[in-house]
Amino acid sequence: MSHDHEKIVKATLKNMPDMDTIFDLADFFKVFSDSTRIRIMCALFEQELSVCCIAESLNMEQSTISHQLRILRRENLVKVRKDGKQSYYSLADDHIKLIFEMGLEHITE
Amino acid sequence: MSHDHEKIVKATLKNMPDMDTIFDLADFFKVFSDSTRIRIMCALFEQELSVCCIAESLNMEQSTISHQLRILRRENLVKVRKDGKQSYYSLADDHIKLIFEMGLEHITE
DNA sequence: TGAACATATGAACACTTATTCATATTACAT
DNA sequence: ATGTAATATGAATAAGTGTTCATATGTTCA
Repeated sequence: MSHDHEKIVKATLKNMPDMDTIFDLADFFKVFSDSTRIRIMCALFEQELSVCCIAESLNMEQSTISHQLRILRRENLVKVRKDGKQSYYSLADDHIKLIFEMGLEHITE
Repeated sequence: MSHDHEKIVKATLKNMPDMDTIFDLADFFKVFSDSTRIRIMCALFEQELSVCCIAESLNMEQSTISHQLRILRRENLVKVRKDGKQSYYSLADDHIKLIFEMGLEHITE
């Protein structure tokens, strides 16, 4: 080896987040890594929506949407408001749009 | 149904990005959805690093790191500088730290 | 040239994940 | 009560992904 490993390893680990944080981060970004979930979140930028409206808008099965909404709920990215038979979903985090925009900025460079 | 679907669907689709963009976004965030890749990027916040230094720092196999670096390269998140036998990797996008911080902000709320 | 080292890569495997189908649950209307 | 509609969920399946092992490629030095 042509460079001082030990020193470099130490410096590298100095500001490394702990594993719990790393896993949480990975789980968080995992939510954004699926096209269906992205489309759902984009749909919710406009207004709160019922499950069937989301399904109809994206032209996908209701079951698929429900499953994905569950994941979005689990990661606290959407919230539900129940009204009669319907469940109305809306975004739970103001940063979501910003996060999308950062992604867009990268891919359109 | 208790609300006007057609109108809502139209409004929802109005500002929806096209599918190409959606897929690109998903692919971009997919890179951030793995703990090993996150750790690699965190390591590179400090300084450029050779493959073996990364492997040693994260206590993982060289092959694993190489495979993940390929993915990071493919999505233009790291760049390589070859010097003799070694390949030195560094971050290719200034926004990466910001993206991490947004993720952290969400998970620590 | 040959040995040693750093990195890259293909194949195999175990594991995860998204979607679909079928069905359960809940709310409402008659 | 019964039927209908909206949503949620479990099981099954197909596709995707990360790691490992083995090996190839490329570089340096003796």
